[in-house]
This record gives sequence, structure tokens and C-alpha cells, in this order.
Amino acid sequence: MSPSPSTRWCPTPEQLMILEELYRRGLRTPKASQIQKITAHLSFYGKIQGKNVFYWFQNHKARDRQKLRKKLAKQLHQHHLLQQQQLYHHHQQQQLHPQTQYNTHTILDFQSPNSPFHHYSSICYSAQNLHAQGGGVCEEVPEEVMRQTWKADLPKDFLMRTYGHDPVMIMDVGPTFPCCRPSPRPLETLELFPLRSPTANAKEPAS
Amino acid sequence: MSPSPSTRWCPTPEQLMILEELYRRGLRTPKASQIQKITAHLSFYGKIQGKNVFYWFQNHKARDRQKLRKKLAKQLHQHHLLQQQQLYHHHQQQQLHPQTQYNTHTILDFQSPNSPFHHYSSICYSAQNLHAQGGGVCEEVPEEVMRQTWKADLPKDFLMRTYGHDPVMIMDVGPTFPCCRPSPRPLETLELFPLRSPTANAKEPAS
DNA sequence: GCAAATTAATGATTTATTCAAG
DNA sequence: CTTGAATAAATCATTAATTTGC
Repeated sequence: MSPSPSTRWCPTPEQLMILEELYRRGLRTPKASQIQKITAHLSFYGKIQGKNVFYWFQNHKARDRQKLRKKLAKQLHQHHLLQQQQLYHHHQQQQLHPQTQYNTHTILDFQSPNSPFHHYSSICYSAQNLHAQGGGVCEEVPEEVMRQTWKADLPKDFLMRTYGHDPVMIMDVGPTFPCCRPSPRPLETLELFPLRSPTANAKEPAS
Repeated sequence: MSPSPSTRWCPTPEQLMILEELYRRGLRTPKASQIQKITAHLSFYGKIQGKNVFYWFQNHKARDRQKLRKKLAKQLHQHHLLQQQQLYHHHQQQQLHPQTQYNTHTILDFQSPNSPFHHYSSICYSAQNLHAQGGGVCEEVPEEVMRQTWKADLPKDFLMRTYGHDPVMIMDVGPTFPCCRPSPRPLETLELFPLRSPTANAKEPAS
């Protein structure tokens, strides 16, 4: 019969909830080992693969950025209009820099104390952990790693690098465009998964 | 200690030669299984990983395109100048369309009969092959695939698709910009690796 | 109500851009 | 300067929402 071979991953509400929680906590580009662990944990709630997690973070991050860009553009537009209006009225009260503004709480609020989660098992995502699980050496890629997730054998010193940007608190510098990077906490050790299975909280988006 | 742990892959001349030959034969975006096989074969000539092969093809393709773009831009510029000149001189002899031109042999010459190779072992990269090696089912991703290369479990009907473009001979249509896609032969079955080890033909780029 | 048609979200791939080693 | 490596942006394609005509 082949009952629609399920061409693409369809995340369960629990999986989605956990992924969003991780994202809200600052995880943006998980390493291969992190992806593996997340996948392992999420696979409890339904079929899932590493690439699904990887793609989810990529897409979520990108679309968040894009949403913010639109919002900021609109805001800038408003500001521009307002400023013109103010200029026209000879008020000119603040002359805000378009680079340094709108980064305080407009970007993302990472506090959000009314999370649906209450207990977490803290999982350490440190270099030690990676060495301990990856197989050890990290000096001679042991041919086993190759048939793993790609990006798995991280290039030795790539554990905390996030390319051009520093992963710590550039929320208030505003480089050249809204390429924000929130990163509320060191991002090395993340408290992750809920210990109790939600199983039924799926239909409560915002009580 | 740690005598510079060889931060990145340094392809041997043989590896490079084979990769370039594969590229010249039309391979542009190898599937995970292809990458595995290529990697396996190339690992005979030196340490290599799947991601190296993957990145090599990505970069080569991208930089080829970019090179061509530059060349075409320059050509267009020349044409433009020439045309203006011609217009200025009231010659106007051909009025060539900028879309339909320069696709005949400017893009890439895939014939090049003076290849340094003479014998190949043909390796079939067909759907059958993929099924046979991937583990079989392709309907229920068997959890083993997950810890493979990503992109490994192709979405069932993804074997020949090349996105918007047809992989066969659009070399003369000139769509809207030089997003060329040569693909000189069906790309399903590729003759691949030389049976004799070249070992010393590495320094003959064009005799 | 409900199924076909349209549209919006979003998972999955490819392409462009960037960084850095040699 | 070339090129391996990695991420970000753009794009494709499929599933879910939503609408529309009955």
C-alpha cells in the first residue's frame, strides 16, 4: 500500500516544545555531538534524525533573523518618518543612532519565567564532554568519525567559535546590520531536557 | 609537541586529479553514498574524509561558476563596448542577444580528449546501488542511516532530481543569468577511478 | 459540514559569502 | 593568492491552515 511514505519529518508537539526551549535558552548552532544528544532525547517522543535537528536550528535561526529584519526595517521606517516629522516641527529631541538602539529588549527576551518546564537535567556540552564521547583523540580523525554526522569532527579549536562574531554579549554593539547574537549565557553548559515526560501538555500554547 | 595537528585536508595530487576528472565528467553534487565511495577510493592515496570530498565539490563548483561569471561579465562588457562602438560607427552587424550567446563552448569544454587517464573502473551510481548498499528499505530509515553522512537517506524520489533545472543539456538555452548546469551525460552511471595508480603524473596539467 | 483550491509555515537543499591555513 | 572549511542566505517542495463553493 505504501501509506504515504512520510517524505519529511513532522515534529511532535513535545519535540517542538523542547527545541524551542533550547533555542530560547540561546542555543543557535549546535555542534554535532549536541545534535546527537538532542536527537537521542527527542527520539523518545517520536521518530527523528540528526539532520532534522540540524535543519530545525538553521531554519529557526534564519527565519528569526529574517523576521527581525523586517520588523526593524519597519521600525526604522517609522523612526525615519517620525524623525522627519520631528525635524519638520523643529523638535529633534534625541537624534538616536540607528546602530545602537533597539537592541535592549526588542531582539529577544530570554527570561520568560512562565516556561512550561519545571525540571531539567543539566547536560554538559563542554570540550571535555566532546572529547570523552567522540572517541578521544581529536588529533587523528579515526576514520570512524568520518562516517558520522559531518561537522562531527570539529576542527580542534572550534568548540566555542562562532565565526566573526563573539558569542558573548554583543547585544548592544549593533555592528552594521541586525546580525544580532543574543547568547544569554556561556552556552557551554546547557540545562536541557525535562525529566518528566510532558505527554499531554501539547495543547497548551499559552494558558 | 603536537606538531601542528594538520588542521585541514591537504589533497594529494592523485586525489586532486581524480576529483577533477570526476568534476570534468559532470559530477557536481555527489550524493552521500557517492561521497562515501569516492572517499573510500581516494583514501588509498592518502588520508581523507567524506566532508573533504563534499566541500571540494561545493567549492569547485562555486568557484567555477564565479570564474565564469567574471569572464562573462568581462565578455559582456567587451560586447557592450563593441556594440556601442559599432552603433557609433553605424555598423551594427549582428545584434547578438546577450542571453543566447556564449553558451556553446565558452561555458566548459567537456570533451578534452587529452585526459591523463586511460582506464577506468565503471561504478554504477544508480538507485539500485543505493538501495543495495544503504541498508535496503529506504522506506523506514533504519536508524543506522541516521548516524551516517546526513543527506544520506535521500527522499525516495530524489535520485535524479537537480532542483529546478533539468540535468540534461540546457547548455544552449541561457536562462536568465549564467547559472549554467553542464551535465554532459546522464550522471546516473559514472565511470570513475583509474585502475592503475598514477603516482607520478601529478605534474602534468596540460602537456 | 466537507472536499477542492489557495495560501501560509516550515522542513530540506542548494548557493553565496566569509574566514582562515598554507 | 589559492583553497579548504563553515555558516548564512536563498530557494525548492511539502505539509498545515485557511478559504471558497456547494
